[in-house]
Amino acid sequence: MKKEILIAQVILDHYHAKLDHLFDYLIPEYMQTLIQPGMRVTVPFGRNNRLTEAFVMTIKYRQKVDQPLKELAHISDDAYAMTATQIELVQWMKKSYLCRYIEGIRCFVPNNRTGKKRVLWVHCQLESDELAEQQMKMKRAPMQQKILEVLHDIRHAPLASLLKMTGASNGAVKALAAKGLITISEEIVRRNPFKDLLTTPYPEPILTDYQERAMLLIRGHWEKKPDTPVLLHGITGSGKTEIYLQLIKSTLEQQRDSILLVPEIALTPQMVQRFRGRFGDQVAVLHSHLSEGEKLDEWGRIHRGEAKIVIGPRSAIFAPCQNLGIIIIDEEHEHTYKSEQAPRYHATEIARQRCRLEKAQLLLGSATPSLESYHEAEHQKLLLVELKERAAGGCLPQVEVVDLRREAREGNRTLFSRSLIAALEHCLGKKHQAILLLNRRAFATLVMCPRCGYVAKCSQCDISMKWHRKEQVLKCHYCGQKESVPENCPECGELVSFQGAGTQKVEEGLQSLFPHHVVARMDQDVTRQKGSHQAILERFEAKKIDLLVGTQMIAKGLDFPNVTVVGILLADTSLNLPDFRAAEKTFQLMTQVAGRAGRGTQEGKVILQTFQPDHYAVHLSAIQDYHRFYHEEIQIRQRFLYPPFSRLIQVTFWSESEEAVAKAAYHSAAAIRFLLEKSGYGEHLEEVMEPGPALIAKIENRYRYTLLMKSVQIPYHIMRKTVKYLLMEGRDRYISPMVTVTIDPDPRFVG
DNA sequence: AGCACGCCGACT
DNA sequence: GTCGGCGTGCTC
Repeated sequence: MKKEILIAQVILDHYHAKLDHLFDYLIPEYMQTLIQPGMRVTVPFGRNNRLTEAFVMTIKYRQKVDQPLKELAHISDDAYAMTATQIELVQWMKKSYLCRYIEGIRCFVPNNRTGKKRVLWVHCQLESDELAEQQMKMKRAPMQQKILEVLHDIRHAPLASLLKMTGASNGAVKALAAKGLITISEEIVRRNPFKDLLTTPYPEPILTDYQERAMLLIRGHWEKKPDTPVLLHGITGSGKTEIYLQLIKSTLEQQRDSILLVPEIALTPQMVQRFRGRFGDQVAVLHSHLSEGEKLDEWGRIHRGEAKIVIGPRSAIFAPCQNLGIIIIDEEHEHTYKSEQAPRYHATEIARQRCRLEKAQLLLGSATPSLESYHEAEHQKLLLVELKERAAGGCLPQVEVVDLRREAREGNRTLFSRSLIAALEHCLGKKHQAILLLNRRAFATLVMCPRCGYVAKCSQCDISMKWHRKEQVLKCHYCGQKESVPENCPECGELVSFQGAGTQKVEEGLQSLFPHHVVARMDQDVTRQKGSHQAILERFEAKKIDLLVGTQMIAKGLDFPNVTVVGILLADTSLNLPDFRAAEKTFQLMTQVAGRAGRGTQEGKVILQTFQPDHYAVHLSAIQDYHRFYHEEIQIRQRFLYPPFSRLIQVTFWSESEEAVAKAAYHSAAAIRFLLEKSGYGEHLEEVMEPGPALIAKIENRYRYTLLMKSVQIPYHIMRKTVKYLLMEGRDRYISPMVTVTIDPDPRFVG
């Protein structure tokens, strides 16, 4: 019988379209018992046989090979191999997100270039007292003597601190080691991302009846249908976190791992604090703000099973748990779960795949579930569990809608309505705190001509410039370009005026209204430095701040019982964005911010200011009626065939040349239609929309065109395949090489 | 990506 | 005559 040949199919650790396929290598005899799919290897590559890192995807057997193959050079000795399910997920990601193999692999595999952190310890070798005394009396160099004396008392110390204590140099220690009087050992220490985190025990509370019932429902459901996910719809303050803690506790009891996703890094510390308070060092955290070393250490702890609970933002969905029991996604509706870079995955989708492959359970939690999820629950694809009462016993805050049109008619053109001022005065009088939301991104300080309507725009990005008062400049928030402020309108010469208000202006306005109280601001400008976000929250919690003004980032997760008033300065901003999810986003934001009020025993009040008090997203969020909102919105989605009644693919074309992008976009659209027609979908070509300039038509001097496809009758995978063909094999025929193309399957922002 | 091959201009 | 510019093409 002929001997079989073992071949490893590998993906090179290089980011290039031409290398995005499997390469075959012979597995040398001695490796055959060691090699496993998922391992990291080194292979000779190219004419020069340059050694290159690669990942083994599959191992195949052949009787003969048609072309001479090279052999694997060696197996990397790290323990960070991908598991079989991870390999399967990489393949699935490539297909679903049209990304490259290596982009998928890099989600799972840590950057190995950073070594481990080592600490040298010095140990005293003088054991018995007699010998020690004898040795001590010997004549010795003064420094070495001093080291011995110090070390004799404390027995051992880290080298660095020993040198500091004695003032000795490394040479003195080395000399003693050479004489055998001391030894030096190496300890690999874990870089601890929790060193600044104060952990206090977080005891188990008694569950409310609603929480108890929810737990029973969830457990009972998973006993019967372990592979159907659960959607936990709980109003703000209903104690969803406690449900997460309980579910993770039972997972832990079964010796299985848990992953808890939170919408953003800024929210991890407070979640981690609670979980570490309950579960201690079994909790690991994974996110991009950790240093490379910290990341690697946490990764290793999870991989080895030392940490069984992982908390983090979307990328934590790739945590190397070996025995996954549950994945929980908090605030499931948040758009931050969608990656905006390749691979453009959605964490919930990855979670579903992982749960399917690893036989784990999936729980989605939200106060305002995404339309897609709730629609699935309505069709029994998810089990809906509701928490309708606040855990602390308080009721939902009362929301007062203030009509800004009327306010203006009656002479108040500021962003502080009379109702809001009255509410704040009342609140501060009782020594309570208040939160004010202003979504600056959509409604910021801009320079405008009151006569001709001219607005200062960035010459590179087609975006209105934002006025920064402190620096006295205009800044573009997309490319960062600065310009001086014109005094007169460049179009008609009229004196310009400053329109709108940013958080900064609100902060100042508030301070002058309440000069004896402390006003603080939290937005991207203030929280850019690491840790400042946390610092502001700590000051707020310690009641050193009375009024907190901020952007969206103050809407999420904050749980301060002393906050009794929440002001939404302008609800309309997100409503007017040209995006089919604008109403949903507005509803979610309003509900969430409102939920910050009255979380303690005192009643909360919300002032919602708007120019459109009759819009359903505004008044339904004011009465906090999710179900009615869902039914209004789902009808609109159905009528216009938006998700969940369709799936979208958005292709964006970028180029310095406007002519080239436009051409590429129109040619691509035509090509896609042609290809679809050839595949027999000629009846439904209207599902490929007309391409056009993107909502932000120019960023950093690059023009953008978008092409949207709405899959209703044409199956999604056919559309995906067609787009993929266009960009791979057909690319040269339809798209100029000057144009960059990005494909976004299931985009979160359309435009 | 990285590297060799290849085909044209200015130099000891 | 050669040195070197970076356009083109290939890598199991």
